[in-house]
Order: sequence, then structure tokens, then C-alpha cells
Amino acid sequence: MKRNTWQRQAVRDALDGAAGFVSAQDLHASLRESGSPIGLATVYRALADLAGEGDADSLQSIEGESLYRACASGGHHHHLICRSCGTTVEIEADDVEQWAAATAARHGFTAPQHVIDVFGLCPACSRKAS
Amino acid sequence: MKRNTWQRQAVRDALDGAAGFVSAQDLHASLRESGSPIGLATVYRALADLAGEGDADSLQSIEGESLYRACASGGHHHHLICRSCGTTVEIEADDVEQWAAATAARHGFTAPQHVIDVFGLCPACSRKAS
DNA sequence: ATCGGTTTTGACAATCATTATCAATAACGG
DNA sequence: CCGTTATTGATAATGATTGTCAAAACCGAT
Repeated sequence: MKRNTWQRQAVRDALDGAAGFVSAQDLHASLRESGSPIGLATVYRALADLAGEGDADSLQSIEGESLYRACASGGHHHHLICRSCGTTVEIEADDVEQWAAATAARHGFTAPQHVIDVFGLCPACSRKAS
Repeated sequence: MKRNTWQRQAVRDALDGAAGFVSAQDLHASLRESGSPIGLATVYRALADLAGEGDADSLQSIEGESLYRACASGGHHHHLICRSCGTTVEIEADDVEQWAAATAARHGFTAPQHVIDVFGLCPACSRKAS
């Protein structure tokens, strides 16, 4: 049975409060700063659970770190992520979805998975950088 | 100045000989098995250089490992990769390319980069798995 | 409210890929 | 062939993530 602990809730809340994608390390650090004595391993486990249940999205940053984000829409979708501040926009991508599936099928590949994410600088950060 | 060492050439050759994407670790291991005394750090450096010069493609596997592949066509392109054996097909993706750029622009994002790769089981591995 | 079995936690060690260090070596122009 | 200087490679360092396991917390039943 799946138990309801304040730790899992804390991770859930922290994710909801975050503007965009965050790493497990960062999330743990900010929870600690807020006074929570939660352990690092627990944060990793909670995030993995959330991702497994579809309550959070996970992706790999360009540097290879695993990032997580609270996921409002239950369905499958992709993201437009600011490289600088982490702000995220959820993207509708049915076309691309179908393109990926069709491409895999055309070459006889089965069990297709895909990684489709767009990184960039959001308007605010673009202004700052220029 | 950029020097021409047998080590760099060995990495280049090993990449050319590989069927699909390989990790730096694997490449180093197979070079060692072939009798080459090349060092691990050197393999990493050579791969980073090749990727920087556009002579190799690099991407992150679903597990987060960095993978490299000799890159024939100089242009920008994407891949369909077998999760099991690493066999790779280069994909034409102009449509998706433009979709990514347009999506970024529509939301005011600048300096767009994207990660678009499809993983699956190639025909041969599909057969084996069933 | 208490009990008991079971899950979860958390400090710490272990793992794994990758990068930094730095003295020894080798490449290239002269 | 020589000297300068980039490159190598053994090893240590880093940093994220996962495994371990005893102690603590959760929850349904009493």
C-alpha cells in the first residue's frame, strides 16, 4: 500500500511552487532552506514516484541532469524551457507526436519512445542577456 | 595549434567502425580490447573535440549517458536509435525543425536549441524480444 | 488510543560517468 | 635534430544518483 507522508507532500508542494523545471538537488536544497529536515534520498524517491504516477514530468537538461516539474495536464506533452531561468511552457505537439510514431514505424522500429524538447531564452532572459 | 596524434585517429576510426551510437566508456573498452593502450581521459577529450568540430554527433541516452556517433552528413539532423543494439538511422526532419523554431518564436523565446530523438527496437531486436 | 506488521525514511556508503590535475611525452616548425 | 608547446594518461576529484539497513512513521484493526 502507498502511504501518505508529510515528506511526499512537501516534495509535491515544492514542485507545485517551482516556476519551471528543477533538479532533485535544487529541490532538496530549497526544502532544507525552508526549514524542512527532509533527506536527499527521500526527495529522489518521491520524485521518481511522482514521475511514475504521471503527476510530474521529467526530462534531461542539456547537461544531462534530471529535471522534474509538476504536471498539470495528465496527457503526454512536451516543453519549451528557458535555459537561464527554467521557466517552462507546455507544448501541444500532436503533429510531432505522430511524426515520431510514423518515422519509427516506417523503419520497422517497435516500442517507440521519443525525446522532444525545445530550449531557449525566454523573453525576460533574452532582454537581460542582450 | 591542433596536433595530429595516433590516439585521435584511433578514436575517429573506432567511431567510424561502430554500428551506431556508443558511449565514451564503451569506446574506450573496445579500443583497449583491440590492444590499444589509449587512456580513458583521452577518449573523452577526443570525442568532445570531434563533436565540437561537427565530425561526430552526440546525444543523451534515455538513461542520461552521453553517446557519440560518426556523422556522415555535415548538416543538422536527428536519429532513430535502437534501444537494444544501438543501430541508428539518420532522420530527415525539416518539418520538425521548423516546428521547433516556430514554436520557440511564437512564445518569444530566442536562441532556440532542440532535442529531438526517437528510440525504439529495431526490426532485428524486436524479433529477438518477442 | 494502542498495537503490530509493513512501508518509508534518512544518514551514509557505494557507484558510475565525467572532469581536473600535472608531470612526462610526443608532434611540428624551424 | 631541437626546443616549444599541445597532448597524453594515471590518478584523484567531482557530482549526481542509487543501494543499504536500522530506526521511525503510517494505517487498519483491535
